[in-house]
Amino acid sequence: MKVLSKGSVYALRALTYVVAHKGDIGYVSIGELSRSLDISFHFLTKIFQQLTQAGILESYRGPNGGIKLARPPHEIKVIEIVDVLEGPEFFNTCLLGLPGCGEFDPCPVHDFWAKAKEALRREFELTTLAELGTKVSDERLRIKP
Amino acid sequence: MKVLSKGSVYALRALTYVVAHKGDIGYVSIGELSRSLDISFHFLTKIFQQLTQAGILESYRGPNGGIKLARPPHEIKVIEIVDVLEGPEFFNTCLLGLPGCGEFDPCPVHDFWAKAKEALRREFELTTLAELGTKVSDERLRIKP
DNA sequence: TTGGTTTAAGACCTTCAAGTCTCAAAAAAC
DNA sequence: GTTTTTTGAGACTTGAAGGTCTTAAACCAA
Ligand code: FES
Ligand code: FES
Repeated sequence: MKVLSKGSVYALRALTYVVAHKGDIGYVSIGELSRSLDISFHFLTKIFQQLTQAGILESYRGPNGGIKLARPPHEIKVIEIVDVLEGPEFFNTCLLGLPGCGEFDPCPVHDFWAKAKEALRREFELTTLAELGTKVSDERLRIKP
Repeated sequence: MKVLSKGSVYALRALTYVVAHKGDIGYVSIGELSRSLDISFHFLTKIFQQLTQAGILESYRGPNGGIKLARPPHEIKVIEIVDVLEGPEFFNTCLLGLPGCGEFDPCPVHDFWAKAKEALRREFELTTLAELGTKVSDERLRIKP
């Protein structure tokens, strides 16, 4: 059951790590995140490039450079990250793989699946990076393998 | 968002078609199902082989052969098909891709995801092929692209 | 100015689900 | 028997996601 792509997963884990362990000050280098979370450096770089271009992150090159959140963590919703990395069709998938997913021409499992997707969308809409960070730093929930 | 593999999806669509359009009598050839639902014949054959070996289907070779349900449609739950085709780890995935998913060492989104997965499992547990078939034959819900 | 450190960009490789193809085996019709 | 129709089994190919590598560009410091 692969709901999120590796890109979204790595982005969420890495940014949660930043919020939990680095606070909101200065740039964090991708190399450190890669090492700390055991994620491929180059792959993480590509993911962050997308988020930077989307205005969610800011980057800075050179010594002591890296990435940082463009806005405070409590203003950045999980769904923003997912939207960028999964694309606009993410919440428009039919559970039976049929093209489109809507009321107009539903499949036999649409009633259930529409509600399940809406619950997921709502969760992503309501959860911010600040909350994820707090859970990791306060409750010590895990974020790495 | 790919929740079910193509294998599960094709199996559910094909067996729902059988229940809705063929009733519970005799064998239905894979060739007809492949043509009617626009699914690769050879791929569908491989999927049905797994379900036959698992005892969910029965097959018969030669003219007028094909596959049929091993039990009446109202006794075959969706989860049985998913279990065979997705394997035992299907409901044990962490939303953040961490190994295992359990209360003992949860990630920051575990609380939500555990409930969401349980809702999906429950739906698959409660839904039978008979119900899917009825929805397609009575309410004319779609089952092909 | 030179060299080290870092992200940016894109080419390239790998892996695995998905899909295709080929031949064998079973059954019926002739 | 022989041929036709069907599933069984497995090798092979494809495509896309995931991952690696290389070079460029920005930035700092000695
Ligand atoms: S149409 Fe299939 S889930 Fe909505
Ligand atoms: S541990 Fe991550 S969802 Fe359960």
